[in-house]
Amino acid sequence: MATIRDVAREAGVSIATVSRVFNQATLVSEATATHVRGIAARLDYWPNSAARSLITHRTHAIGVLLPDLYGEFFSEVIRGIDLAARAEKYQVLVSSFHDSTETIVSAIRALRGRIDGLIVMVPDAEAHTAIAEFATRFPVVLLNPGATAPECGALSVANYDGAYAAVAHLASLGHRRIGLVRGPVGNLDADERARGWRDALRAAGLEASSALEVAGDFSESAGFQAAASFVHMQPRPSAVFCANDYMAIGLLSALRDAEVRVPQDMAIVGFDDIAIGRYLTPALTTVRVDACLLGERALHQLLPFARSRRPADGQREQLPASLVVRQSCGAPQPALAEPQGGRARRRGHGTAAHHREDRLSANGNGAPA
Amino acid sequence: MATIRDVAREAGVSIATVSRVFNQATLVSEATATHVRGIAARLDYWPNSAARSLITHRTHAIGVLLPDLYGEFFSEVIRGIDLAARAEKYQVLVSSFHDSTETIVSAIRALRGRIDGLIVMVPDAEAHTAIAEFATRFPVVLLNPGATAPECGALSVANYDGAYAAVAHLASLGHRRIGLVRGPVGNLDADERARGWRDALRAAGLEASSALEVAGDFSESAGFQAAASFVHMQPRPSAVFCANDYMAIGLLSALRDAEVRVPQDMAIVGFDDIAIGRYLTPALTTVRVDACLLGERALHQLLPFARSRRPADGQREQLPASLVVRQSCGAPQPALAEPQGGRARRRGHGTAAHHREDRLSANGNGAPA
DNA sequence: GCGAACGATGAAAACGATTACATGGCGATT
DNA sequence: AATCGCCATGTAATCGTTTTCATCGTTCGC
Repeated sequence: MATIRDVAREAGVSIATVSRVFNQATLVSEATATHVRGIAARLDYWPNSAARSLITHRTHAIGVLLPDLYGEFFSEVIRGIDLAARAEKYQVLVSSFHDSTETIVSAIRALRGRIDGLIVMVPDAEAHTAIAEFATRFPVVLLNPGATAPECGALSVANYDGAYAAVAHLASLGHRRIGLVRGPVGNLDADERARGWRDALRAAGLEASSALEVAGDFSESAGFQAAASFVHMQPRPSAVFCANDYMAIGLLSALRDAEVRVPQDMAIVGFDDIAIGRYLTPALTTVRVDACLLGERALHQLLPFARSRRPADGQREQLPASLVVRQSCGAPQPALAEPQGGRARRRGHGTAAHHREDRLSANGNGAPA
Repeated sequence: MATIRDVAREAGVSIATVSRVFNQATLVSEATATHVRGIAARLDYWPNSAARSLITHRTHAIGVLLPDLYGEFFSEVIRGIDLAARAEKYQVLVSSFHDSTETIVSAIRALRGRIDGLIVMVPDAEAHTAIAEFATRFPVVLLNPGATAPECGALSVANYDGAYAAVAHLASLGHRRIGLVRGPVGNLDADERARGWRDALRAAGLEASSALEVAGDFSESAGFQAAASFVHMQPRPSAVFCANDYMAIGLLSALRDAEVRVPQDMAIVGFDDIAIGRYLTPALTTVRVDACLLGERALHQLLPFARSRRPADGQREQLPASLVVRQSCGAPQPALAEPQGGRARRRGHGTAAHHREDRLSANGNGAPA
């Protein structure tokens, strides 16, 4: 592997000049710059990033720390981060943690010195404390922050508003008993969505007792198992809000087995708008969250701090969550062959996504694009 | 940030000793070692990885290069890599490329020097050439290799065998005309699956004309659109093999709209066994590929070469693809409430996955676990 | 009791870049 | 014509490690 010295010798200049050609080329005359670039290309020279970051204290990489459980949502977040990072010529180091606060700390320790900034998806309030301390000395952006996080930047999804809108929609369709399949207790997204469900019920003058809540863990099988509870509930709820789409899918499947018709006997609404929701029967009414955009925004919020290597300020931004009405909620629908022009998401970005379904925006503070 | 000098001064030893404590502790007396470790912990010292890799020429990181289109399959592959890497104390640098060979080359260039080895998922044969050259000087493991790749390690999925088994299964159920929804032409997985379809048809003495093939791009909407072709085909095929599950889902959805019953009027089989397949109605018969294991194996194949920094040899390994029979193919089934104990995949590993469905192994060469 | 062998430690030379500072040449200003 | 700057370039210090080689007691064998 050629070093800066080889290039300098071959080009008949000093290593300082070669270095300048690769950094602030303005300091070098056009003639020598092109000459040096030619030699460098011929020698297949590329600056050694270890040496470079040793002296500059910059790595040109950012870390992404996620909970171990993957799935479509996380995958889209990473994709958004990656897309944005590529455009900004930053590398992305992903790392996952498993359960405990302790492994989060060790993951951060292992990342330390290799990255200029960190994007972390905090699962619960406990882990939050460990990160907050770190964030006073290092640029950190939180995905799903809890109530307080003055030291870090923070991106969040309008979980509360989205859930509220979903449940309010069900209430407006005449449902009086609306159940909930929760996410894990302590999980910040799950808690906010549960709160939105509760408040929307109260605002509509309906019962919001915990008897209507069923525990879940965001997995399909949790949704599947929840069906039994609802079917035996007295009186049986006529609608259920699921804290994510995977659980809604499991629930739909179990209800079909139990010969409970959706939406006639029980209306269902999910959360996240994963790609296949529109292809289910009935097509899933859900709350759309642009996970890819979430990742992209997180990177852009982090980058200025990563560049300057100073801790992030308490800046926060919320992404809207909009209700997408399809068939599973039983609302009257314009008769459109919806999936025909379906979101072109698996072909990447670029192609504009046209949505034909009704969309009721339940936006937090209005995120810039 | 404390450096090795700070620790050395504070501990009253030389920097060499501190370094040895963190590397081969055997060279240092037990007493000083624990003393130094104490000081290091107090000062919150951690070796600077840039300085370390500058002199050792090792980064303790591996790169993962994937096509831009994400989805459940890729997400699981990354997860497998990440899990294995974490256990081996390696970091994972992910990077995606968009379309062209050119961006692959630039992505590799940007990664160069930051990683000890590379796992790359090659989309087509053209990109393959660019990588092969690089692989003569650097440890590379290919996911989905083409026919030839003597310079790199290679992991592959038994695409051909899986597709063959799926189609043979349909033929054994009495289907005489079996359609195909292809993946992109030139895509190595797609081509192999198409070849498996064709050969299985011929082996069963059936027609394998291109009139039965419909183009697709692995997206749900491609499957949705393919429905029209099959419905109007004369004579209409009684079964269709889809090159992945997403397309099968789109197809199922469109057939339902067209009031074509599955499996009675048309049997459907997919490929990949994504998590929600079992929750569809009818539950999707598919070919199971353990994407997570694929990632894990790739890392373990790469690691010895990454450690020694010498190019991989032509070692190759194939992961089995096993037919999972559910309802969409119309085969008689043991009456089991299948999803009840469903795969606990979203909760991570650890929990053993129990499958109740019939499983016909269509294994290439039998991969070690 | 003496040289050898050994075990623990230290001194110093890399690794490959960036950048503050020094230098030299040349055009413009006075 | 002398001076002042400025522009392009070179010199050398520096970043924080690892690792080779040297050193210095100890202990052991005889």
